[in-house]
Amino acid sequence: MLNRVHLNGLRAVETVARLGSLAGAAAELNVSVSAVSQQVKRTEKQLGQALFERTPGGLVPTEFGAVFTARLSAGFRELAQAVALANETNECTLVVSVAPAFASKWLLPRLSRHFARHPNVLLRIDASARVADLDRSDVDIAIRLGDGKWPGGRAELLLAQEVFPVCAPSIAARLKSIGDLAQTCAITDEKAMFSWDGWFETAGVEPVTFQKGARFTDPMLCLESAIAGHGVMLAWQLLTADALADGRLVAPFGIRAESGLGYWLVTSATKGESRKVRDFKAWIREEIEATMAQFRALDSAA
Amino acid sequence: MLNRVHLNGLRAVETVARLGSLAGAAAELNVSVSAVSQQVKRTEKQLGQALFERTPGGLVPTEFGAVFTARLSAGFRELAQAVALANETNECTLVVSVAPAFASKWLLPRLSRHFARHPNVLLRIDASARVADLDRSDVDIAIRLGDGKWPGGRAELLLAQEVFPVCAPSIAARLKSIGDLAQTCAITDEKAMFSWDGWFETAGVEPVTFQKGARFTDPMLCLESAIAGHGVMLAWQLLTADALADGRLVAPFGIRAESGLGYWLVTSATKGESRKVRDFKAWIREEIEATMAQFRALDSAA
DNA sequence: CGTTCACTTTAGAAAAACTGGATGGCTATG
DNA sequence: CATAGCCATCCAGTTTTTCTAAAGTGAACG
Repeated sequence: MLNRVHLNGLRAVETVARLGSLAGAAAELNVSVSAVSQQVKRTEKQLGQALFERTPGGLVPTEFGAVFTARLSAGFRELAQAVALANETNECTLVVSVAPAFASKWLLPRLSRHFARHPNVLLRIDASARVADLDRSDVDIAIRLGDGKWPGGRAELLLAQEVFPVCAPSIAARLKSIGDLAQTCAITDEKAMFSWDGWFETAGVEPVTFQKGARFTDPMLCLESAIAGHGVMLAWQLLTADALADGRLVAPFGIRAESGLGYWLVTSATKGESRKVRDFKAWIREEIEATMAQFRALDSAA
Repeated sequence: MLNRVHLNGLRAVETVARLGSLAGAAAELNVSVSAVSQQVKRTEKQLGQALFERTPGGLVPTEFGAVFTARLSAGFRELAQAVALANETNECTLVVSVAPAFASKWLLPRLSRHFARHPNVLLRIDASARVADLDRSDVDIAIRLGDGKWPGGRAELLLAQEVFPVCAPSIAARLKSIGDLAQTCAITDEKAMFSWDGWFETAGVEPVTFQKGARFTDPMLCLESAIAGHGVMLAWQLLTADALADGRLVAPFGIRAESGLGYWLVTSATKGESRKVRDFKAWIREEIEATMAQFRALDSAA
């Protein structure tokens, strides 16, 4: 049905009918009068119906044309609303792709502050495990753990990741020296991108062999297991910030090892950087700074 | 708003969303898959929003895409309805352009028979005085008085026009010979395309000088004046058929003169001839034939 | 009578849309 | 585990549409 007709022609007809003249329509459509004239004529031909009567004063809809263009106007209004909705949504909602563990343990507790500062920006957190393709999804910004190399993305380092053991205070009490780790269980994330070896090296001791411990496929589960006192976990700053701050976890030995990885903010290289994205970046840097200050305070207290 | 976006792209998006795959949309739109893919992509770029998620199984609308395409569908449905309305109207209504006098005195009384035969065709009679441009208005067919030469139109002779005097029976009673016309008033149509001279010539008599009589700019008014008994009018068959049949008028002398003009059916040379037009033509020829048979009956009765 | 206004016509230029073939990811199947 | 089949994308070249500029028409106006 609709395939037989040129949409641009319909738009021209609608605009002419609404504004009552070719000149007006041409101005609204940003084309020449001639172009509109041709579009209207072609559409009339396709419909096999004259839509306008050519009077000296300009184009006047025929009886049928009036009914027809009223319908058209309704249709185009609907389309315009859809597009307007898109632009609005576009400006007002920010989609952040982030790993579930990071979302849950660090980002979510702080989100209310972002909302307080930018009340008109609706955040949508896409915490699906799968890494989103920034160019092809509606994700505006991703927070990822890695080495900063993402093809087709603009990456900015948020925070270099330092790893260190954490455990429940009850376990920490038994750890006088690094060697005591051999008496504890290791809580292992099977998907982790780093290992204990790096930490032992930084600490300057031979690797210790742990007791058998639980293995998980998700850092969030590891963390909860550690809080429950099941063993020692090799963790990093942002994930453990809140648990360390309120004492559910402690970091024995105070030795932190560079992992070579870090948290990065990644945005599409092709999409322009919008206001909402800049605002979010600024906000998250402040939050990270606050978290790190808290860390340093704990350090000096120790 | 809507000007910034390509309508064809929106249509592609809507179709893909509705059918769930590029291939389906391509089939419906009669273009290649590749074309649809490009349209969708371009639209997403223009909106600054991803509308679909690319999964191995095909395109799935994103959260926003679902809302957006629902809106689009509504809009396009409206447009499609408008176009459908056009096609329907196109098939079902026939616009006839005709002079007011002819419409009133001959065509209208017979229209109910056209409706009885073609119940699904709605006739619209455009009886504006101005002669419609068949190519540029929604007029399907015109009935015109003339010599058959209309540039840019296909003309078919309906009936050659013969002119003859008519008057009220009361006046006719006083007219024993053509010379008696000198005692009557002539009712004159100022816009008439013929004169009494031609009739006198056919009758083989010297032109008669009438009494002063009324002059009108409309044959319909002349006719009514004649019926009212104000004088003698030079009239022609179709206009007077009904008044002669029921005796409101009579045609004294029985002499009819060729006027060189006639009633013609004119259709656009560029528009194709549709069913409804053919039907109307057939019907009107039958009606003319019936009217002329009635005429002949009157003649032989006299 | 010449001017203005509103639209049309035309031809050529510019832009958009389309095609077809190559490509690449994923799934089901032998 | 290769292989075929599906789905979509990319690319380059071509076709089609759309646009512009400029000249033209024709009614109305002063």
